[in-house]
Amino acid sequence: MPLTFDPIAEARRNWRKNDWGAVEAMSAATSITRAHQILLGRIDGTLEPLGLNFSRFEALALLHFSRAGSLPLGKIGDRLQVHPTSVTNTIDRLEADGLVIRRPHPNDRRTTLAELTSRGRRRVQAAARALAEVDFGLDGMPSRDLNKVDDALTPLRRSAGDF
Amino acid sequence: MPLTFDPIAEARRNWRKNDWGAVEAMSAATSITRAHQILLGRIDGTLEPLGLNFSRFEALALLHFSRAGSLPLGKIGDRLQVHPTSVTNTIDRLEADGLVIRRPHPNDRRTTLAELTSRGRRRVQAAARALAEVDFGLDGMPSRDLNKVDDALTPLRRSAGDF
DNA sequence: CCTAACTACTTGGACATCCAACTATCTGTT
DNA sequence: AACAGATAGTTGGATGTCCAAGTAGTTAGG
Repeated sequence: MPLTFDPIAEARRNWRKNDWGAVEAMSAATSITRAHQILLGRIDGTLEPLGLNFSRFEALALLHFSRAGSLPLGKIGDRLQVHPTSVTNTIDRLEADGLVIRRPHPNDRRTTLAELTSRGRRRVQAAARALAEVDFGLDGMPSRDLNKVDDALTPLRRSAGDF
Repeated sequence: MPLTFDPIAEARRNWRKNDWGAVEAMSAATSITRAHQILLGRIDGTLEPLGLNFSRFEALALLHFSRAGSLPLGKIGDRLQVHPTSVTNTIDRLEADGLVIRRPHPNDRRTTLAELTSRGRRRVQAAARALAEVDFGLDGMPSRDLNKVDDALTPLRRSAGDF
């Protein structure tokens, strides 16, 4: 059951009253955390009938966009900003579902390529349609606000060394 | 190693080229996801020397703000928007560290109260100082941008039925 | 060449989260 | 008063993420 007040506004009041400082940063960080939780729930819910989650979708999309339809696992991790272990897990799962296959790299035997299967290519296109359909869980948000969020978060991503 | 380009800007280009639609929503959702990942890493890193993570800190802060220094577990879950099992886990952890204790509710024997210990109260204050010190991982972000994020995300939280 | 340092990926273990199912308790309707 | 249905919390199982350590392969300095 929904609360009758905004819990983040309430947190702001409490932080002020206790003189804990950094009220605006606390509020923004908490908002982002909660927004992420909401979005991930909606996105994963949308992808679930397709046997995907957001991570697996992102990996498939990356492969789809790549020229050859295949990428080294390490490169996938760099682009998606996740730990190598998570990539292994994600690709394991996609491979078990027949959406990608692992291939040896032709020149470097340390490297494993993940290659999109035709089944995988169909699946990622269906998933993209499904996500666009629900506006990535953000439906109802005016595109002006979407851009505000995007612009405001870019310096944060840069400060984290993303690019 | 950092990429030489903004991966989200790149994703926007690819979505446009493939006509996958909802480009702005995709971009905003991906930004939020990444921002969350960055912030959580910084926040948990800050709290780690104190034996806390963000979830445990939030629970302690909630108890600190409460009149009696104690709340039913279910209420904690409602306020923090997490599943009851996560509350059980969080409180288990805090109790093992002596920061809270479980108490029976005086009137309702189904209900368990989590009560802050004096050790817990000291700990949460130290943690709040530490987080304010690093501006919740958002240091460097102008407060105008912080408010933009906050304002833009409020309708999303409302649409999720948060309040 | 050869070996030390680096890189790519995987494995095992810790941890957090959710869901489904269960126990215990309370509440409202008859 | 009794019982069906709701509510509070826990347990067990699945998933996903990270870290530390291990294996295999590559690179560069002497």
